[in-house]
Amino acid sequence: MPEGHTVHRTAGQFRKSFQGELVEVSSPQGRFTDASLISGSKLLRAEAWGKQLFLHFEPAILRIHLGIYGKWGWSNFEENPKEPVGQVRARFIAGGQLADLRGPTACELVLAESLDQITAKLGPDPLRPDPKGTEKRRFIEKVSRSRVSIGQLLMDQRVLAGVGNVYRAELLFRAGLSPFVSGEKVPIELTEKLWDDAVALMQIGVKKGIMLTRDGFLKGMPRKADRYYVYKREGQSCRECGGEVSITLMATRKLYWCQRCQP
DNA sequence: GAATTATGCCCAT
DNA sequence: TGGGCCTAATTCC
Repeated sequence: MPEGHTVHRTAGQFRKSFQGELVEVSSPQGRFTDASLISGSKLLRAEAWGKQLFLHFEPAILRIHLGIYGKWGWSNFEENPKEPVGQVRARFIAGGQLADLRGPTACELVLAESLDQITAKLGPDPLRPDPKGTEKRRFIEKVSRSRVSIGQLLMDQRVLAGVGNVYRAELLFRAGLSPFVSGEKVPIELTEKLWDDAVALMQIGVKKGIMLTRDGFLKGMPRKADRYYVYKREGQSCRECGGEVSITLMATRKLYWCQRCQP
């Protein structure tokens, strides 16, 4: 299951393989009943916003959210596409390129006017182009006006779109910030640092296709066990101070942090 | 091979 | 707060 960087990569894949093409859209599983409304139409553009993917077909926009189970499968074919394996919600085909979508939380058509309503509810996305340079400010304002803990705010898609449980834990560790500080009490320089670091880390994620948050591991493809400072490392020793990495539940999600490095 | 777990989010209560 | 979604990788035995 992806955080925002994966969705941006998928948008890029769609642009590369399908943009400007007439795309055949079907639902082998049958649950995406509106497939016929866009099948054979042109893909005008593909964009990601946080964890959502928007595929702009001529008749309507397809909104896709993978949720926790959703997966993409990509392949090429010469003559005939392979038979769908398992439950394929939606299948996209053009020019010998095939994309299968399985298990998404959302795969539905929306009209252009309702797209605005959807994106208006989303916070700034560190991976989206920001021509006016307003997005960092938007993030800082949302954080500084909230009494909710920064650990929860970083997971709130209305505050910051695209960050999930892994980047949340790693961003807080890298900022040396306790997850339990309320938004309004986080020093502004630290909030600014959180945003800048999210931009940097998620861009690495898009480039490499993995989440990698440790400095000094940018070359090659580090093993999973080496990629994070605290995520999924509860009980192990902190890479910086040697103390024990802690785990707790915060709003139903597992939160990992180092009590000594993030006082 | 079986059981557990997950990078998310919605809804009913 | 708890259940549900519905897939696949990882971990346990």
